[in-house]
Amino acid sequence: MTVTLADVAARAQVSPATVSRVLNGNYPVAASTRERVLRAVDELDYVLNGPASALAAATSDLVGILVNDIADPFFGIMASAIQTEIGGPGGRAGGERLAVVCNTGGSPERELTYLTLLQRQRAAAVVLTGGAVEDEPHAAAVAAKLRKLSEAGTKVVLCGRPPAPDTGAIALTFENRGGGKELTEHLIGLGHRRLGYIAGPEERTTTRHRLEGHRAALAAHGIEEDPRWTVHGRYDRRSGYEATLELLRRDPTLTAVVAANDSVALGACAAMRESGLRIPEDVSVAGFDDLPFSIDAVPALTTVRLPLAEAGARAGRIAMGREEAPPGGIATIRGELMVRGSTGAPRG
Amino acid sequence: MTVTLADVAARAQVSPATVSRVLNGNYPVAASTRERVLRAVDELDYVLNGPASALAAATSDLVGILVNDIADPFFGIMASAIQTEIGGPGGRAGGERLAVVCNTGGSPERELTYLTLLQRQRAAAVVLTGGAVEDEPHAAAVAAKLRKLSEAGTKVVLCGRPPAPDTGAIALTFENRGGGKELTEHLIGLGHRRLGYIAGPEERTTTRHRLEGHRAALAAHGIEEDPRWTVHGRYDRRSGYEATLELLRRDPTLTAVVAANDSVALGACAAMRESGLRIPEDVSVAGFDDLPFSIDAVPALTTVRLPLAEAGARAGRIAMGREEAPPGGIATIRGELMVRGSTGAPRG
DNA sequence: GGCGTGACAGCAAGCGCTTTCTATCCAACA
DNA sequence: TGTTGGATAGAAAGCGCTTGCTGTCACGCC
Repeated sequence: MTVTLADVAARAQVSPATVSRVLNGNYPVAASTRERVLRAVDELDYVLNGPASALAAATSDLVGILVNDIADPFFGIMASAIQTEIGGPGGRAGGERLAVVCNTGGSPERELTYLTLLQRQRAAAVVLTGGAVEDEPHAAAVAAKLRKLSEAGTKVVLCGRPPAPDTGAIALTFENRGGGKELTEHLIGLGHRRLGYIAGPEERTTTRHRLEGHRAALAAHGIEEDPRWTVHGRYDRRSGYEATLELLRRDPTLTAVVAANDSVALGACAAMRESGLRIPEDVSVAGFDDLPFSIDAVPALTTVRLPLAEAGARAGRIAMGREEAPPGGIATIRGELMVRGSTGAPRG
Repeated sequence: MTVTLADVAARAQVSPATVSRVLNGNYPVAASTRERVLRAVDELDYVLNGPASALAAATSDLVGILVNDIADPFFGIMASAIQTEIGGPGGRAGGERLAVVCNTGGSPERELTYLTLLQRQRAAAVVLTGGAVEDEPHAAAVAAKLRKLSEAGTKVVLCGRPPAPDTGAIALTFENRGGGKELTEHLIGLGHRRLGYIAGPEERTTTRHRLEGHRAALAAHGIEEDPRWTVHGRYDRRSGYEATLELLRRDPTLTAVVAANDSVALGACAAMRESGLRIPEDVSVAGFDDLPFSIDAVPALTTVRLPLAEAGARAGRIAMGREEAPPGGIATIRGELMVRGSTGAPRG
């Protein structure tokens, strides 16, 4: 029914071994033989059996990319860049690899299960993007899994995620703390003293680091923070909208709001507008990430640009062994403050 | 080095066959035995070898999802919904499947290569999302590939893509033509007679269908279209921005612009604003898809809502055989006109 | 003329799992 | 007590490929 290597071999009048070697091309095969084999492959419309070949060779060409939310361009941009470098079809790289992205939905259980599934498939490499969950048992479980993967020969790269010590994983980490600090300092520099902060989900590293940066800036300028000025939510627009209304309820005198990311900031802008506040005249709003739509907002969003595509590309190259890992297996990637129309000096 | 089924069997004092049966759970195994095996699995930290099991069982738990652009929420939303239903980890479904999304970047070659890769892996199912390319040789090649996949037992589902006759593929198609017509009729109803159209890439089915709907509406109302009123571009914001400037240059008297999708519409809005035109007072702008950000635009975008998540979920269920295929293997999914602030009556 | 040598090609042993068929055991039944 | 059959467990034959090792052959050199 299905065509196998043996069928091709028979047709080309060679042994299966020869066909395999032609297909893998790492063994001398006479040109005439090769051609005969290739013709047979073509005529029979032969397709290699992946599992069988993975089993025999004890390696596979599968590369996994884990993302928290596939519908969020933050991850989409990274995934796309990684995939290009991995050399999925048409990618820059040579061999054809099946670069697949797995959507964890931010759930640690799913993340773990996907890692197991990839381990099961003997994936050639795994790239984990985005912040990690800080819940101890899970963090430990993930670390253990990563170590196992590394030991089994799977290259593990973290992209935009804090290092995982002793796991053999290479980490490209975003400088969220520094970026957050710089952003808030910009606002302070404009004269703001009453700043709200819409944070992401509590237990995520990204959330914590950005918030820490914000607080560091406040502290550095002797601004005492009112606990009411921080609200936690999800990394989406809806959450930003609701959190802003809450913030406004708690303290209507805020002159600026810093959001956990651009989507949240957009939601914040919407809430402000509906509350009759002009941006930036009445209140300033700032985001984080600088996703493509941020420049389109009205007014355009002040934010911290993260080089997502570059980071992803680098992660992909490292995963493929086409670029050396950074010294110590850790690289820190800085963001860049983009000052635009959504922030200005406070009233008065 | 790596733990195999045999190791587990030895430890549990049973035969490999029994371990396999415990793990697959489709054969009677005494409770006590099962428990012993499970304990051994746990103690040895055993992970099934995917390729080996796929080879022996001649099936795999891999499911492929092809998208044109992973960084575009249009695809992200569908992919996410599909993946949930496929029952990737944590999904609604039972067995653990590796639902993977493959980014074709809109390139037909890549699409083909990914299909081959998936075929090679003996994927359990494949879902193709988004419009197809109309280039004849490629369309034929893709159709042939889909037929092969179907024949090999891979379930093929098209989500938001026109039917592929005689390939065995189930199609859930968006009613792009009807949606486009309705949208333009809304504009005509408001009094517009001079409408620009920013279309997507020439060779895509989605592009053609939406444009046809637009033209059908014009024709139905006796409006003769000026060829200068249509510009082709990509499905992104940048393209919308540039196309709008071009449109304005060609005919500054346009009172409305219909965009191929929401991203394009956003770019159009930006271009309008920079050209000193108010929306909708001076010019109306409409999009398509109703992505989450569309409601956030200022003014909010009039657009056609496509039930992306629902369609994706349904495609996923059909791919898993958990929902019956529509009669004839084809279902048409209608969009819903969402009238919002970006469209209004023309001046005067 | 014998033989080392290079260049290919083939043999055959797995890779780790699934599954059919067979063996075993014990309870129940006649 | 002999027999039948249900419930489990095991033996073993692959699944389709890769690859180390073993030929085989033609050349050219001493």
